Amino acid sequence: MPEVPPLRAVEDDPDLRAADGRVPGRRGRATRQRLLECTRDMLTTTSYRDVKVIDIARDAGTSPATFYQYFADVEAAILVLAEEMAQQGQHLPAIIAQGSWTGDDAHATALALVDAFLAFWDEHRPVLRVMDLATDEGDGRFQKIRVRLLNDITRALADVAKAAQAEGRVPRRIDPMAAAGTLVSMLAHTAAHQYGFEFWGIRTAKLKDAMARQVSWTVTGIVPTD
Amino acid sequence: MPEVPPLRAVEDDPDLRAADGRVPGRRGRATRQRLLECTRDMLTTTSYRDVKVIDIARDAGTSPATFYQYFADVEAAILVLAEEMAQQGQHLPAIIAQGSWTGDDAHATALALVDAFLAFWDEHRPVLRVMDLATDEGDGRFQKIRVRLLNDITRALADVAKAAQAEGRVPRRIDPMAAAGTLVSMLAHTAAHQYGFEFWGIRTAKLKDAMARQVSWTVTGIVPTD
DNA sequence: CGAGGATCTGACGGTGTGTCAGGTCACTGT
DNA sequence: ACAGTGACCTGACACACCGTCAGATCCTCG
Repeated sequence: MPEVPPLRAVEDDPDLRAADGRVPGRRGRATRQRLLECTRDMLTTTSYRDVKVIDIARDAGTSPATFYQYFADVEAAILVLAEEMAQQGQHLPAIIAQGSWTGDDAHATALALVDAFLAFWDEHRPVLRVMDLATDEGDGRFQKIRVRLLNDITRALADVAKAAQAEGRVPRRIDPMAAAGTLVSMLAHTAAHQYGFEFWGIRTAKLKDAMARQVSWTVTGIVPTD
Repeated sequence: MPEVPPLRAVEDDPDLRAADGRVPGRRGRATRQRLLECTRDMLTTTSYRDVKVIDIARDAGTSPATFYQYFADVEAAILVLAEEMAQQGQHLPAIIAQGSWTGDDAHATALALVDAFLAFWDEHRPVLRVMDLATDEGDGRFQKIRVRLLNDITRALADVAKAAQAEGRVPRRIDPMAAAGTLVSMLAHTAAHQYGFEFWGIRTAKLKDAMARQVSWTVTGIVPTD
């Protein structure tokens, strides 16, 4: 597995540079921040394909030239948003690591994870969907962020599975990371397309229950009591 | 659940119209087809955001004006590609409906489904990722296609789960469609980001095994023999 | 207050969009 | 064979966005 450096809040980055190489001051950072927020807003109201620098700049009360002072292009700005988002996602593995996975607790812990997942996706949907697309298109920068975000979650789930494996409840044949990975996929995709399920008339509570059931069974090997 | 009309091959559409309302003849349909193929090719080599009408037209040996003769914009062309793709996806539910889900057969059937899923995604990846993005962005036209594609698969899995439920192997509490939906999510997302797993050093065979295990357990309630 | 760096922007050449009017092509009937 | 007639295509255009630069403006500090 590749080395994954820890995340660091972008605001603290001392290497932050404007287009001309200088280190921005207070005013510059404020403008940059304004542009980032307008980019985020833009993404929630406009399709990714139609997000234009000129619109972001206008919303931020500045000019396109200023935008290019801080970002090479729209993607670069979204990349920063994605980094911030991944930063905030660090609480998800904690739910897994700190929760109890013994007996009936497993389902409750799984449900808490599902809830947190759905909430997180709901909050960051616009950025997440661009991240998914860019990753799929082979953009390494987004892929890196995506890995950092999901890797910790996957590892945490894999650890639970490994423990269950040691106790003989999950068969040796299973690769814990593979099993955890499919679970994370399930969580991510369901969260991303939650609306589609409601469209089919599936209730959110039922959906969460189904998700939690799969999670807890896969990592503990215990068939949930019903 | 909303009414979902059956899919129909686009080439047979008698209502096909050019921009000016006339019904295209042989030559026109050939040009249109050429444009579609160039759009598909373009999508495999260029990020969605950067796919330009002018490039597609040049590749097809024609002019942008001709493109607009047949499609309102790039999205409209991709929409047609998505429809063709969904058409071809109709074999997936058949694997579920015609496979055996009793005893040890379940895992083999699930594995066949997983294989077919991965192959299908691999073939149609560029179109699928645009479909996913557009759906997520609230584009109803792509959402409709996505639902048609995934709905049949979900329903087929739900039918298996319902049967298992009738035999008491899957608890009554579970909503079969919700359970099937999470499985389809898992399959779709894992297929879409298969490359990412390999990046983590997870072998494809292990991944498939983990996926199949989850599928068969969720819909049959039978813990796979290991 | 004025110097000097930090920040911003007007202006511009380049490229893509989407729409005409009018040109070219190929089938038709004689 | 060959004109006539739709079907089909495209050059040209007005508009919009991109990305860059030189120079204007703003702020801070001595």
